[in-house]
Amino acid sequence: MVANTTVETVLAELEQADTLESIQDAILTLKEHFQVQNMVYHWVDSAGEQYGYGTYPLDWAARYQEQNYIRIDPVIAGCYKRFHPVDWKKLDWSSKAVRAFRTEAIEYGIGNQGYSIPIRGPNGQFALFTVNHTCEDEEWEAFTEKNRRELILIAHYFNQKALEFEPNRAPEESQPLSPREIDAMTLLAIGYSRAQVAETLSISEHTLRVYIESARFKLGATNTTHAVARALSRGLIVV
Amino acid sequence: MVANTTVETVLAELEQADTLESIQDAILTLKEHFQVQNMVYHWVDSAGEQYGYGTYPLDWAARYQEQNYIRIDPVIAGCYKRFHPVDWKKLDWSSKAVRAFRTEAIEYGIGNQGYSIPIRGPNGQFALFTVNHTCEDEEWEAFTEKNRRELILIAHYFNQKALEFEPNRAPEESQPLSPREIDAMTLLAIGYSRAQVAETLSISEHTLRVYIESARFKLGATNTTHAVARALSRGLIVV
DNA sequence: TATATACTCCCCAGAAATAGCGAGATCGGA
DNA sequence: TCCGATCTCGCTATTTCTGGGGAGTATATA
Repeated sequence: MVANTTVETVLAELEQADTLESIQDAILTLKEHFQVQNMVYHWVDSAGEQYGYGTYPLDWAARYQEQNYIRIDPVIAGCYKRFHPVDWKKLDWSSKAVRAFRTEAIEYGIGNQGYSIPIRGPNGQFALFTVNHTCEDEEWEAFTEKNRRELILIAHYFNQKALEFEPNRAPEESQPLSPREIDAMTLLAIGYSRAQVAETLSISEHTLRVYIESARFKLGATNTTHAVARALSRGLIVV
Repeated sequence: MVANTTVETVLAELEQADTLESIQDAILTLKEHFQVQNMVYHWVDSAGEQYGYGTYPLDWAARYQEQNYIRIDPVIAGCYKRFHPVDWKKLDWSSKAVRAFRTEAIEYGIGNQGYSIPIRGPNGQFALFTVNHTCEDEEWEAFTEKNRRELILIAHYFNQKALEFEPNRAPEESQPLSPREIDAMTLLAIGYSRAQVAETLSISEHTLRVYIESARFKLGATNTTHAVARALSRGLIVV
């Protein structure tokens, strides 16, 4: 690689970094590099706690949280449904509440143009990386077109760092399930009743019950639904 | 950008491509470029259907599916729990069944080294992009170190194309749950019984039942366990 | 060769979930 | 203003799940 040594450098540094704050440093460097108005990495962890790094004005961040704008923000809704980065223009701003929200955002110093990249991690983790600016549509289109790939990579690296240092990522290691237990959990997860599972596995329902119970015990679950949910979120079964 | 015009070109072509098969073309080009033994993009859709593009030997793919190896494959299990790309060496190959599986894979023409990138999309979509080769550890480490960023981007673009042309993206599949339905599903997923959920939400058990039933209906699930499993794997709830 | 783990089968009673009906209030968007 | 979606409450009967026991075989792993 020859060009864009700034981005290369920042990513290399991020790979080595050993604190969550390195995200903030990196964002400031990258904001300078790309010369945009705002750049934000933002996510909500499994406990509902929000983390944000970047350059949004503090009073806007406070207002956003206080008003629980996350519920109506079309950027959140739009990115949640999509995989590829989204230009804010292509989102649904039709609702009245949403237009008011946007007007207010601009008053707080948020640019009229935005480009957000959804990022997903294990266990339903979801984060957003956003660049934001004030300019004309054509200029913004050229900018996103030119920098899309680097922005995607940057988003990926930010999220890696965030996951690495996530406060409450208890390994939650559990005893592995036996093959039959995995079979049972998997079939239950795809909607089979006990009778159907037993028939599919060619065993008696009594035997099946032993598997479900031992799986439940291993997973520390109170009932079948709980056991299947745990097996799923621990990656022991895949549906 | 100056170097690596091949990757740049392939990504640009992918962006424009209008068929799913373009993934296969791109993989062949990229395999030549990176000079690796195998390169595969692979995913399982919400209906359990498997899609694979790439260079794994057909008889191995058939064997894999027939034996349902996806259940024991440590690459799947490992990537499912991680966000960042994974070197196969760092996975858990301790079980005997797994060692047998790996030995068999090598006999079918799979290299001893592998590097897999997990990719996640909306509704709990999960895919894998893997490069595979036969060589020494140091050589492989140097390769992955050097090409990691490009491989991440390639994985991202493959997945974008796959999602764009996903065969069965029925609109009803992504029907969102209402807040109360999410509450109900979430509490059930963490092991509460109906009575406990109703008490926690301060509603009658009858009302709760309506939520569970409508959630089940929206999710196309046959019972509560199934509904919770679907809500989890589609990312509608998080535990 | 022990000890552990997995796999298979059985009974019974009580607890919980499901299927089939129905009804009214509220709130935001077309 | 009306429509759709959401939220709330109710009944009865049937099916399914759960928890309490116990027991024998095979295959590993130590």
